[in-house]
Amino acid sequence: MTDRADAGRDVVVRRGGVPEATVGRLPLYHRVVVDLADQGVETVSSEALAATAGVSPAKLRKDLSFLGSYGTRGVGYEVSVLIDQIGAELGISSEWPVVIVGVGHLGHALANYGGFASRGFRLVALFDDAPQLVGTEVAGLTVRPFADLPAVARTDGVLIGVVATPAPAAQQVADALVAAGVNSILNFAPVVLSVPSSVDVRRVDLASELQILAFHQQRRGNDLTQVAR
Amino acid sequence: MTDRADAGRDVVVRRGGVPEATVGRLPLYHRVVVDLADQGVETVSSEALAATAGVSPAKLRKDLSFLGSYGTRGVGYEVSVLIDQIGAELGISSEWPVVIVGVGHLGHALANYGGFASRGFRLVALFDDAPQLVGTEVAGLTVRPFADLPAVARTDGVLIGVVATPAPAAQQVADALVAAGVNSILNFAPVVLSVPSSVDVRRVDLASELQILAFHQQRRGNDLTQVAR
DNA sequence: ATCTGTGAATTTCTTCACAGCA
DNA sequence: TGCTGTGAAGAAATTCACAGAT
Repeated sequence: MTDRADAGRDVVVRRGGVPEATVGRLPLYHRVVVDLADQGVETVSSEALAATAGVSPAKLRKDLSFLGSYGTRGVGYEVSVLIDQIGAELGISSEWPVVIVGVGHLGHALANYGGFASRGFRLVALFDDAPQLVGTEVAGLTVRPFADLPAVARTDGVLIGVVATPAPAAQQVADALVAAGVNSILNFAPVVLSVPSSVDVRRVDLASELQILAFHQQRRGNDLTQVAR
Repeated sequence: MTDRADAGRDVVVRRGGVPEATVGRLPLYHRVVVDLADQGVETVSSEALAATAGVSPAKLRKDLSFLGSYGTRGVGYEVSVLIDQIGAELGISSEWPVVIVGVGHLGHALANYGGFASRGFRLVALFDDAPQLVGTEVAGLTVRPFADLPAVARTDGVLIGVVATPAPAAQQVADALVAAGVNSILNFAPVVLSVPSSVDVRRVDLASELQILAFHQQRRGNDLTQVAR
């Protein structure tokens, strides 16, 4: 551990290097401070903010410290400053164009989700090949055939795509997205997408989430049985 | 580190203690092995299975080792054995009754999600107070008023609930779920639920997922700009 | 006096690398 | 020989605990 010459130059300055675990919590923090601002709160301590977000105060402070020193010792954080700084870190100042592929119930739900604009996203197109859907209007956008993707992606510079199709269609949709220049994919279909390593995929899977809950539920049950020792 | 008498008794036997990170991947593994079985695959190496699931072989082997030794050295894993063992660990043999509250587009999407039964869940009721929804049939179930929750929860022994309501309603729905004996909640509303510590809540937040993607996207862009030291 | 910011300790997770079994 | 199972090493994340700013 104290081996291997700490020759002095590996001080790891963490150039903008926010740890992944922290990145995963920034959207939550952002949401919470925006809510606080809406309630008229101007200043908040790490303890109060942590309680609202459901994390420990130490974790919250450490997370925020990666963005810089925006708190005041003895006082707390100014809510408006946090909104700006976390927002900047998340790129909320930008307006990322996003497309959704698949306009079933889930696609509908996503399209009608209110928070796009306020979080730095602009929904630019909805795609679905079902004849009864193409041409209909959803969330203020006309549903287009999937074949239109390349044109839209080029015109609007789309880098982020949402896959909300049934499982069997997901892989070919992903392939088309990648071919159209999309390199961040949010996948709601219950399959593991195969994409080039340059493409970032996040899976959201209802069944997995339920199964994780069920696992803990089951463990609790077992604990009751096996408490002795 | 070698301080403090290793008096010999803290050998941590890991009594059924599967690490949390592993638990989070078990549903993925389960899905992948079920898919393999559907394709007629009977045996699979950790390398092939890991590639399909999108994780490293070492991680996969370590994860599976927490469940026991179900592979054969020099050969690989028998797919059917993995299905059984991972399924058992996740409690798929049981049939967890689940309720969904909120039958908007998202609730519809969740209710019509095919995989409930095959993953150990049984959807027992859908709740919504919108007059135009109550009494209608969705996914083979009649939508009921939320006031029916306590009765249903008691009758069916519901321990897991899904919140698919708009944000403003989510907290009071959660309160009612907890009061009705539900202690695992999957929350799709973009709010942090306040619940007793005995209740396990998992959040699924579309905007957060998109923001995490956007963060990485932004970082990639910056890297291109700032490559030269 | 209070509350942040952060090194250091601790815990958890991942990866390595190879002994051991088929 | 080939691939699992797993200690040990390494990396990452979390928590501790307190110095330092207001």
